[in-house]
Amino acid sequence: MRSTKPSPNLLERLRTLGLRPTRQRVALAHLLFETGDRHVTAEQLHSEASAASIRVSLATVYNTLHQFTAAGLLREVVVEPGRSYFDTNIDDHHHFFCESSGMLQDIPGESVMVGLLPKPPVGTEISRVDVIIRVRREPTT
Amino acid sequence: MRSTKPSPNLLERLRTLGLRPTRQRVALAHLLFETGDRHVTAEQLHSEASAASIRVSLATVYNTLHQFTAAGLLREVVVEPGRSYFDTNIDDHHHFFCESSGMLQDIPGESVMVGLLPKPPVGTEISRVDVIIRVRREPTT
DNA sequence: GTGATTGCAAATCTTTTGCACTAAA
DNA sequence: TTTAGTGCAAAAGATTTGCAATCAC
Repeated sequence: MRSTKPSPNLLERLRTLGLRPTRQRVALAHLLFETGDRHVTAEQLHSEASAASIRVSLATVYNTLHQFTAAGLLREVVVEPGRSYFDTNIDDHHHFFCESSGMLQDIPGESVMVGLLPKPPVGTEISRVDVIIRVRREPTT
Repeated sequence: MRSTKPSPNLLERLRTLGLRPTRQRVALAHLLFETGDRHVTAEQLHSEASAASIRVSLATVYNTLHQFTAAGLLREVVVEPGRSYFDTNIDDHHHFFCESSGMLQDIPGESVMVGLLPKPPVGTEISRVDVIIRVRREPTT
C-alpha cells in the first residue's frame, strides 16, 4: 500500500533520497504520488504540470522521472516502441495494455499469476519479471 | 516448429500472403527464416543485408519487417524504450532479456510458466501475453 | 503498361545533452 | 558562496513519410 496520507513530508522523502526538494521536483512528486496509482508518460506529466500552472521544462520532467525511477519511487514500463510509461505503483504487479486505446492498467494483485520461473541463463540473475497482457477492444458483434 | 527445410518455396509463401516476392523481400526473408530462431532489430538486419551484399534501404527493411509482422511471419518484442526486436519464433513463448548485454533470448518451452490469467477489463479480449524475465549479469563475487 | 515496391532524403517523435542561469543549503 | 538543479535550444536515435524511379506481373 502506498501513501494514502494527504501530503505530510514529501520534502523529507525527497531529501532522504538525496534529491533536493526543488519547486519542480516537489510539484511533480505531488502530481505523481498524491492521486492514487498512475501510469504517465513524460509528455503527459509535462502537460499536466502546465495545466496546473507549474512551470517545468520537458527536459526537467524527463530528468525527474528518471531520478525518481532510480530512487525507487517509480517503475518504468515499456509496452510500445518509442514510448515509456512510468508507474507510481512499485509493488510487484503486472499490467494490462490495451492496444486499441494505448491505456495501461495494473492487474489487481488478487488475480494471482504465479508459475514456475525458468532458470535464468548461466551467469545472470533475475532482476524483475514483467508480465504484459495485451488486450484489444472486443469487436462490436 | 518452423521451417527446417532448406529453402523450398519462399516465393510461394510470400505470394500466398499477398506480398510480391521482390528481390529485397526474398533476400530478407532468407536472412530471417533460414538460420534458426532469431531476434533482430531493423538496424541489425540492414547491416546483415549489406554484409551479404544485398542492396536494401533501411526504410525498406522497416517496411518489410512490419509487413512480415502483419502477415504473422514475425512477432515484435518491445523490451527497451526506443528499440524494437523482431522475433522469428512466432509460437507462444516468452523471453529473457539481459539488461547488461541487451541480449534477448527465448525461454525454452519446457520451462512451463502457466498461471491463472486474470480476467481482462470489460469490453476487451486478450490478444497476447508477453512475459519478459529481465536478468542481469551476476556481480562478480 | 500499370500498379505495387523501392530508395533516398527529409520529416517526425521521443529522449538526451550542453551550457549559461537560478536557486537550494 | 558553492554546487545541484533548471530551462532552452540543439543534438541524437529510431522510425516514418513523400515522391519519383523501378520492378513484378
